[in-house]
Amino acid sequence: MHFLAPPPLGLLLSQTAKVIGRAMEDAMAAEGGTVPVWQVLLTLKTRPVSNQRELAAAVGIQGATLTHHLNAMEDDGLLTRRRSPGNRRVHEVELTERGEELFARLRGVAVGFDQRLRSGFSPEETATLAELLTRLKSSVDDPE
Amino acid sequence: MHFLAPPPLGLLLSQTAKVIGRAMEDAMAAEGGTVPVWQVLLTLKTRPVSNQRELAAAVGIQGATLTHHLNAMEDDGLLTRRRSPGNRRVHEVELTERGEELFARLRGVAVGFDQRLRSGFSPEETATLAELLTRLKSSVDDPE
DNA sequence: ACCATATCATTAGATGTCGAACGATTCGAC
DNA sequence: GTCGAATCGTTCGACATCTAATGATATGGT
Repeated sequence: MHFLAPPPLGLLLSQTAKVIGRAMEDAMAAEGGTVPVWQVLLTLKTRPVSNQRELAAAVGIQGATLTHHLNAMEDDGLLTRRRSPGNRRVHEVELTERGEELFARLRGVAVGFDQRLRSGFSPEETATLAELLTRLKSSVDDPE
Repeated sequence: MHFLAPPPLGLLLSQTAKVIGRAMEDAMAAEGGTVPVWQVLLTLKTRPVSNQRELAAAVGIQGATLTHHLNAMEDDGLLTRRRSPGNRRVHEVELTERGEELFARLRGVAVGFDQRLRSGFSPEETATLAELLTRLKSSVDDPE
């Protein structure tokens, strides 16, 4: 009786992502952050998003999930939301001083973590890995 | 001002895993299953686990999470739990006929999905990807 | 034999995620 | 201009996951 002879690629991928994601969470938590909060902060600082829908898309989560995090971040004093005068449907999101400070700290965490991930590999290997992952994602993501 | 110049490896990994995991969920749902249910079924059929703790470890989830799924699966008539006569702390888990049937169907889904993932790559490429992912996981997972 | 400790599983409460339904506002066709 | 459709964000209910606390049973040291 013959099941799945080779370890399925999807399983290996999800297990690896789980382990790495977990380590990333731990690293972020040590500086008082979380992964989704870091992703929101990074996107706000590095991309011109004009509303929450674009912000959610850039982070890679749904609008409902973003609302959830923005509520918590606003409660924590990391950002403010106010309705745009030009279009009263959209909420303009802006970082507070506290938000800026947390961003700076978490950026250090993210940089260090990325170096840690790359440390066991040659530049060629990381490039190969990035290329294969990108192709894998595209092959499932894009309608082709 | 210089942030994270290259796309961070962890981000690419998590995004790829999210897309592939999502597609896997859709494929499983089309046959009336879910990813965690499939993982539980596969482990029960292919590994000798003598209690739920081992089952959870083999699947890669915590005991509490496993209890959650086993409750649902038992309610759905996919398996039965009964206390071991030898050690009344442990629950012996056994698939029902319905559980066996679902396993057979989901196995087809898993095989097809794995082929789909591999279809855009040469055997050498999939081997390289598997090797790099394994090394990446080990570098973070193992105490070294 | 007894009691402290370890083991196995469940329960309780939290987080992050999603889809669907819902208000509020804007846009566009007529 | 008005009213139906689209857009923006929130709310609601669901699911998978985790940690910590709890209950039930077994083990071991004295």
